Amino acid sequence: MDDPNAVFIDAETVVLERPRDHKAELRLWLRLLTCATLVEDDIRARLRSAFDVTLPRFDLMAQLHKAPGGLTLSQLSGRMMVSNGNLTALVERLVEAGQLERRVTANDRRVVNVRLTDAGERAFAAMAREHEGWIAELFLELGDTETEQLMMLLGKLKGSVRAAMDAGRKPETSAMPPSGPRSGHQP
Amino acid sequence: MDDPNAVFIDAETVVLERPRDHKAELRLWLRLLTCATLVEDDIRARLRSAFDVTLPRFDLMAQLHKAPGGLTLSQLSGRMMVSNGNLTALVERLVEAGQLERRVTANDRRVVNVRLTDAGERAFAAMAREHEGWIAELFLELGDTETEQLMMLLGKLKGSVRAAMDAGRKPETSAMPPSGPRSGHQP
DNA sequence: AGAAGATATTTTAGGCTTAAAACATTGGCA
DNA sequence: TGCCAATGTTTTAAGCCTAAAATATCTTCT
Repeated sequence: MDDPNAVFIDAETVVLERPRDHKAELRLWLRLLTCATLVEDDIRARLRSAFDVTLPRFDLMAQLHKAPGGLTLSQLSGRMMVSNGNLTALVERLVEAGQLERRVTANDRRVVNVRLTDAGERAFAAMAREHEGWIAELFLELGDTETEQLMMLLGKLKGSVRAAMDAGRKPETSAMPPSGPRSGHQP
Repeated sequence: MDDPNAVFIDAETVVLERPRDHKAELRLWLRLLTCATLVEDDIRARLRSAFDVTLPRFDLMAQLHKAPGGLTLSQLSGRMMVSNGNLTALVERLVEAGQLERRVTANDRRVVNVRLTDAGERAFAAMAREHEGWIAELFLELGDTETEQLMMLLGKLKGSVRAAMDAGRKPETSAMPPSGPRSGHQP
């Protein structure tokens, strides 16, 4: 396992060494994507017609609701899994609507902290109650045991995906100088 | 089951009658969404860097690849689960790039049929081969049994979501005249 | 044949999204 | 102290996406 002479084999290599078709994984991925899209589109439509709010705005408010002290834009983009630049306009619109408050941190004038206003907190509470019911409706035919199993299996899948992504990012892990003197520098 | 005196109870009512918290379903939904987003973002980045193609374009080409005779725009929007208007521009860009061919049907001059050109077919084949490997990498830690279980459970979830959406659309199912003379007509 | 409704697509207006470049601020270190 | 890399956010350019209205064509019914 820690044999220093071991050849590094990344996920891709493992997959390539078993050149059978991977149709099963592909079908599973497509089904997973279908489920996610069906639920997402339904929730999006309901949020729009019931509260005249978009899904990204609801998502942003949900993240802030869970973080009483507010969050920085970077923290938000990490949790929402969207790009950094995306948030600027999204936050701006919610600030205009009076749902969000934005303030520059005292210590570090680069970071912007965002939190829900009281009005935003109230609006979110009303939406969240309905939202929870909608999800329950959509998942109704799943029994408790099945819900647990899915939770477990998706947890495993999440781990697998994360592992593959980490492996793909830098196959040169250990056995190298901390960072190495960079030959040049990019402008 | 078919008692004509039965009161119609929709999914929402069932959920409301069990006012316990539905946190389990909510957590499951968030995990499902996280998995889908992780995979989707990774695939999107790989398609971009390896083939300089966007995910929606790949998706569109995949649908056409599976349909040798080509598809109409409505069929495409149904299978891709995107809005109808979305396709106009997407198709246009791929036609410009020489990957797609667009022709008006002879019988019905409203419908536009779209198919891959030979170049499009070749380009897709190359991308699909890589794509299948990427998915296999991401799903690597899932065993065959787990893959099957997930497939089955997600199938059940899909059925549940579809049922809830159908119920929500028209709670007035049977016991009504076929369509009824509409009182007025919307302009 | 002609009107009314249904179906297929496009247009429009607004919003979301990303990647990459630009800008601003901070902290380390010679 | 002053340079420089790292960090946090915004800007930019291009593309994706939706809902709703508009357009075009077909079908049906009288």
